[in-house]
Amino acid sequence: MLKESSKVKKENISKLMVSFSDPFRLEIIDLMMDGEVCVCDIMKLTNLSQSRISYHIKILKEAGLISDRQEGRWVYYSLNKESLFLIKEWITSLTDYSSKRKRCCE
Amino acid sequence: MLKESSKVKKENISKLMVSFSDPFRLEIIDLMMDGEVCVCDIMKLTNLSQSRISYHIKILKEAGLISDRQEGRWVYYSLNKESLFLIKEWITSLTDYSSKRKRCCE
DNA sequence: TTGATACATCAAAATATTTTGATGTATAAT
DNA sequence: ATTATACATCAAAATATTTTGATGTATCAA
Repeated sequence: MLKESSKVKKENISKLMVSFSDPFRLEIIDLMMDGEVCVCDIMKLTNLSQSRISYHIKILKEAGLISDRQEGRWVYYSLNKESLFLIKEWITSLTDYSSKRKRCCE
Repeated sequence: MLKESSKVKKENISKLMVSFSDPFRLEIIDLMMDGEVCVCDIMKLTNLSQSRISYHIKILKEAGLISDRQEGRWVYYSLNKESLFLIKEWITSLTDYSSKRKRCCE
């Protein structure tokens, strides 16, 4: 059971990392640093086409990195802090090892 | 000048994030949690082919995520803690915004 | 109810990444 | 000197991701 849940977590991490792996998505993420943005904001600020932005937004959303909130015709997107915290925790776990050298190749 | 250096930093982050974006690279990274490993260790532990591992290792190395140390015929790879710290800092900066709502689309 | 705005979705094309198998290089053991 | 080991590199093939332009849907304003 524990193993199962840690596997799920790993898949989450994997998708989150993929969602970070495109330079335009990083730009979009950066825009969300200051709070909510809608697609038209992103269009004005990045000069990317609308469908192109929608595509990247979808990937960010499916990874769980951003949340959306509709208000009339607009959809506001913002960073999901829990996901960011999850990644930070994972990275922290990577740095916590105790530099023990292992025997190699025998 | 400041702008320039923050641009460089952003490119670093971008490459680091790409290096995290493959599930097999995540596996390799996971193996390095407990310290140094060589390619033959990774081969035994993952059943990936040698050239395939070399390819992924190269990407991790070029992103600055891992360091190598040769000892005879073996090359030991390990996680570069400064890079991990850099990513953590960047993610922290993302979570530090002050939820101010912005006017949209006018 | 018509037209405009904001965004999503789709399929095809363009592009990038990954895998494979072969070959290359350096080190070390016999 | 020859052979084996550990790993890197390469080009071609396989596969995955991204972009584009067109079309679809919901909301709102006139």
